[in-house]
Amino acid sequence: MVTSMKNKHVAEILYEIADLLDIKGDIFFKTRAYRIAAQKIETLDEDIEIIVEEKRIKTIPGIGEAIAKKIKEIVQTGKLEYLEKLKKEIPGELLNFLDIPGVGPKKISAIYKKLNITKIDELKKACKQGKLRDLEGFGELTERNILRGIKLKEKTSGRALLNLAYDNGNSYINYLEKFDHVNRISIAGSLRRMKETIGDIDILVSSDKPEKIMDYFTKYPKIQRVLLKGKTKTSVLLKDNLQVDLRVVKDESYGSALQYFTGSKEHNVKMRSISLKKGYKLNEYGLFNKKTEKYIVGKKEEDIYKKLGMKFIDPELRENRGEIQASIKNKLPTLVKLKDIKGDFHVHSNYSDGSEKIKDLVEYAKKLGYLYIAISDHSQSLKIAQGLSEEKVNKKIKEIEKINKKNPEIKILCGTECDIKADGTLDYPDKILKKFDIVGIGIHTKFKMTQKEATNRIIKGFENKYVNFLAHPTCRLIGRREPFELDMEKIFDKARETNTYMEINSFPDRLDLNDFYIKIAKEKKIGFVIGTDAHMLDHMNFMKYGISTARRGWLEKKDILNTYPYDKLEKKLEK
DNA sequence: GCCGTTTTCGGCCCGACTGTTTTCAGTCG
Repeated sequence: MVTSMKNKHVAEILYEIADLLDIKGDIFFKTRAYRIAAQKIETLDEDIEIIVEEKRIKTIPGIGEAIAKKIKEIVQTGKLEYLEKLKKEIPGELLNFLDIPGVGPKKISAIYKKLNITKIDELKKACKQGKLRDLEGFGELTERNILRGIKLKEKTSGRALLNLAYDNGNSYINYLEKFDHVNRISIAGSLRRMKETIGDIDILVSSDKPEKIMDYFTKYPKIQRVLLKGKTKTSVLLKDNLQVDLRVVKDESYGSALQYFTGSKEHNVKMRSISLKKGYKLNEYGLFNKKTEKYIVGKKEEDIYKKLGMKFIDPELRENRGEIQASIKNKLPTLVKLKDIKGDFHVHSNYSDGSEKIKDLVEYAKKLGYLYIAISDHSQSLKIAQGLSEEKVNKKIKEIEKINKKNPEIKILCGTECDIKADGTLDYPDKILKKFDIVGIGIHTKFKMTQKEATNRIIKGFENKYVNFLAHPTCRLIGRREPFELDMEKIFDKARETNTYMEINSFPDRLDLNDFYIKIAKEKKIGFVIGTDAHMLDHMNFMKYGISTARRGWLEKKDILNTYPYDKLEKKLEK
């Protein structure tokens, strides 16, 4: 049994309670207890409903009498009386204010209790009218900062897609590396962990001249504004509205600082408590003896994990989703790397809505060192993307034959991204499907369906013997379209039964399957393909985001079809 | 609110920066 959507639902309610209690002004440790419990449920390997049924909730560390009772109520009724009551005291709308930078629970509480404001528009108006400055702890600057924060939030909705953050982060690193006083330098934070969206970019530098680094850092030409500047920490806002935080430490602390600032927060909390149990104290400056405060290690990240009796944990795994236990038991996966990839199965040509000729795609694939590439265009009914008629499919196959003859060093496959129609039938009949070397299927129309309908629609596709993989399985577009509500367990079971692979679509606004479901699917022994969904040459470089998503889902080389040499691949595609 | 062969009560991870203060609370990561 794997985690269901129910676990997520329970976790969301517990997080909501924590936020509301924060605003209410309850003690920190109580709200933290709710967050810990929520995180436990969220990352559980087991279905919460089963645990409740078998009366085992309280065996989960961090969940005691009170929270156990609440979880039981949520599982059994889908609701929670306590939450409803809490919301009568503290309006749920106030939670939206937490996203405004510089605004936390205490400020929200004052804004609500003293001014009775619950809506963003009201808050904006009050700032403009200078009504906040009279509250204790508020000033004119606070009003201006809140207004600026709201504006930023409206513009960016908070988080940037991974590729935007990745490109910006790396050009900043290139700029900083040129400076004399930079000793060691790295990306840290969620960007180093390659999360699907990034709140802000963290950069870590070791240097003996922190002030000089900060001056140089704030002279970067792409900066819009300096947000704060200190000796160890400086933050700036880039012209495209991304925030970048720089930390400067001494070289002896570089490893511990990198560990600390890479996070995640949950991973670090666990790491620090393990340190305490072993008689150490861990912070960004190093690992110290708890009693004598003597510095032990901190120069390299690896040394810290080693000293704590752990194997080094790749940044992508540091989410407190079991990696710490696995590390202690020496059971961490050897994560797949970009260089393991031998080809791309999801590339569009100008036969459909791609902008490149097949021969140019092939040249680029050769440059990337690929052994094969599948040109997978849309199918006939997807007129909006110039889906291929049977006639055009035949023409494409002939052209690929020709190009294959000229390029013995790479194998070009004729693929398709065949549409799954609303009733679950495929957009090509078998007599056309069998002509393709590889068949991906995907949904591109009629997104509004019930969970059952959508699940059956996909499962029906798996039963076709020519189908190899499911493209962008949940069809989400990050920040723009919610994922399909699917019974993922059923989908994975059927995929396993029919030897159908799950695609990890590398396009930055898709990253679909996501890391969460990848890990679950892997436990169900599902195979994967990583595709870029490229529509132009440069998109083929999105492979790194597919890889990082796979790594976050604990995948190894052997889990991914397009890491195999061509001869093995051919065999694995047979159903 | 949770937890305990150092405790059933008194702890719970911790440091930097800002803005509002005049010694510190709030926020952030």
